[in-house]
Amino acid sequence: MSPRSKKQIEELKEVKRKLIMNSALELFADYGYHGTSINMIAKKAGIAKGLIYTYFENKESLIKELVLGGIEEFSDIFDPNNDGVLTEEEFEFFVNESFKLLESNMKFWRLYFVLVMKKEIIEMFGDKFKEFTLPFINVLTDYYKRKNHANAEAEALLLGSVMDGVSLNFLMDPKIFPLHKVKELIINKFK
Amino acid sequence: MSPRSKKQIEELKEVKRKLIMNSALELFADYGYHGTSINMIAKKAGIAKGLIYTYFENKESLIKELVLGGIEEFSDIFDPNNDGVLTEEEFEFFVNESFKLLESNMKFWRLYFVLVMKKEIIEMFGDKFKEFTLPFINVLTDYYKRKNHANAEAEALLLGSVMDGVSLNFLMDPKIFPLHKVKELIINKFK
Amino acid sequence: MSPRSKKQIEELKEVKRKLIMNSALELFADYGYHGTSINMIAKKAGIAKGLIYTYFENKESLIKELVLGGIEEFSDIFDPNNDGVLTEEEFEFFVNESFKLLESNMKFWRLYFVLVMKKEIIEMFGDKFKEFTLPFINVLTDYYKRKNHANAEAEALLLGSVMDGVSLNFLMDPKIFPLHKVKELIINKFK
Amino acid sequence: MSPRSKKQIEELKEVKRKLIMNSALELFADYGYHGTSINMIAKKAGIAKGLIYTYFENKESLIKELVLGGIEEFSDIFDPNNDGVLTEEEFEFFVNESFKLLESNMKFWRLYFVLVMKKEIIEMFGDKFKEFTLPFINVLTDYYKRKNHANAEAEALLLGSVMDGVSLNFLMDPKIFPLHKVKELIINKFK
DNA sequence: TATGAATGAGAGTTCATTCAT
DNA sequence: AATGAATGAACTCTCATTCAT
Repeated sequence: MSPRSKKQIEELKEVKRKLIMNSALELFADYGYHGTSINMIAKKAGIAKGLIYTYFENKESLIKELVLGGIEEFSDIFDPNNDGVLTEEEFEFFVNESFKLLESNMKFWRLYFVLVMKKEIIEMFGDKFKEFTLPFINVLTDYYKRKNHANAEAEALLLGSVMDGVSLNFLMDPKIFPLHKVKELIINKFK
Repeated sequence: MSPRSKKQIEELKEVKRKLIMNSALELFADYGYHGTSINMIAKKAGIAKGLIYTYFENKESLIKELVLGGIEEFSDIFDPNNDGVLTEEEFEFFVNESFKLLESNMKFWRLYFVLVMKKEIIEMFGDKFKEFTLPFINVLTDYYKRKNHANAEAEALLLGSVMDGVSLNFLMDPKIFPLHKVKELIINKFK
Repeated sequence: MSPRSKKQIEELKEVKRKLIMNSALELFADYGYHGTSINMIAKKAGIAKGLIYTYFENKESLIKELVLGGIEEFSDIFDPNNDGVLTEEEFEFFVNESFKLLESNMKFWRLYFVLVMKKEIIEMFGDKFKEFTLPFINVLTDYYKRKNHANAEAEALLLGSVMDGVSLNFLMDPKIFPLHKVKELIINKFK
Repeated sequence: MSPRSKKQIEELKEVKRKLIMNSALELFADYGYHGTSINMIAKKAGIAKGLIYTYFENKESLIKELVLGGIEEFSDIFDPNNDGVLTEEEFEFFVNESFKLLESNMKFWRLYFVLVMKKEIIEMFGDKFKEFTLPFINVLTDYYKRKNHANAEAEALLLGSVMDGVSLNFLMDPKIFPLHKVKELIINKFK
């Protein structure tokens, strides 16, 4: 019968929020936004569907928070804007770290790729996605310019695309795709 | 009331089928499977929604036919299995042709990427997609083996991923992505 | 197997619209707007609930059409603005006609009184209701002015209120309320 | 932690009951029974919604108590049954007092009129409403009989209706309706 | 006594599918 | 072959009510 402090209650609420968000992420990633119902999320989280509306205003708010929160989280961990100048060592670190990130939150990245191609989602988040990607591209363009590559921007965009493509193929079948060998090749070819 | 020959009737039917499929493709690519209603497809095609069920058993059949038909169409046009041996000239041709294909049917490829990440679709078509991709990978693995690359399979998979990633980024914003410059870089790096 | 002409189909649709509207009117009058569910209306009309949305955009549209249509209908039948001048004979006609109207469409008037007191409804239709009542009041004010009554406007408003109050009490228990005797008294007192 | 006497506790409980009832009255009058949620009432009263169930069995009990309590309250203040005989002075007092009552608790009367037309409410309270109105009508019928009016009952019912109608119109737009002028007219016409 | 997280039935609405015409 | 009115299951969301704290 120990009465719970306000802080404890807040923590419990935060835990439940995360529970809902994780369930939702998993399902959105697998079945898409429209393919995932509130009922499915509630069942996966083991709660009543009405409760979701205590924590999120509606379904759209839920995916928004999921996507923006995900983007923020990664931007925090991995900010390429530190000084804007990339050395060769840092380049290698950058590639390594990117794939570590990918492996650490495969569900989010699956969601990212599912979403990123849909018109409605691009309309919802288009600018956010660009804000998220652009700094990477800029730092890389700079890197190749300093190495006197003729087409620095195309090279940067190609590397960005490589990261996307590898991620995509890895996420589709993580057990089979030789991520680490491929990573070595990328470093060799693009450093 | 000019009587039509059986052949004419067959052709008319085929035309209407294609009309429905094209409308559906466009909408599925933009809004996803669940985000596209039969009504939307009928309106886009300028027909009554009931008529769709004369040509397709149901919504699922429609997308199935769309995806499998798309895959077949491309396999027909572009079969890398001719003799299984790729020369350097053929390699360049292969890359060029791939991007031509991409540009010639952007809608289909958008759909492809939207679908390819969804669990339900992977369960539906997973093997078909692999059947579709595997020959490319095999021919490329062979190619790199003959060039004595240490990690021929990883190299082939990397190139496959590169094609995917470039396609993805190009399709997201075709006006901005410098597809042809990037293609040159790919040929330089991977030939 | 007689094929139906477009006109026949239009008529059938109009019949179904009216069926839905009548069912809705009855229920809204008895249970109020929020107290009446789409399901209740569908059941009363003997149709599937989905069909209501073929004929009306949503529940709000349904009640709007009902109320505005009702007001229009009565305005058409009974326009006191003919010339704006009321004789004593016309006054009697006016009172008689008003109660005839009331008896001819009791359901609508019950709805009218249920709705007219709700904030949300006043916000929806407030001006429409006033537009509807004002001409009556104006014509009556004029009438009493010509009879040199000291407080013509108050007298007109009082008569308006009398009509409302009698309607209300009559509608609550039509079998018991002596409408016609009361009508005679009104004519005596207010002519 | 000053210990409170039983009496103090009872008083506190009564205060909170009234707080809930007043909040509910206001909302029911504006938005109707179904249009008012327990949450809205709790927020208006500044308490947790669960607490409402400590004081009232459920939502229906709350409105029942509200309506019955309201009726009782007015019956207490204003009992025309004192001796059953109305003089002309008392008649004037009766009309004056009625409108004072109306002005003193406009919210209740709005609720009264919203409710009085609904089938479910009539089924719930029909008899109570009649019990409440009948003595007035009886006393008035008596009054007109003593004045040798031919149709004393109709006259009494008309006056009752007048009071309702005037109340209705006054409550709809209290700032504009000339209640006191109208009252003078009523006294002139019906005394 | 007081809270508000939690529940689940039911609200309004959409939509794949059927079928009479 | 073609139409779109009709159906009802399933969707998102609300809300009266309960209950652990």
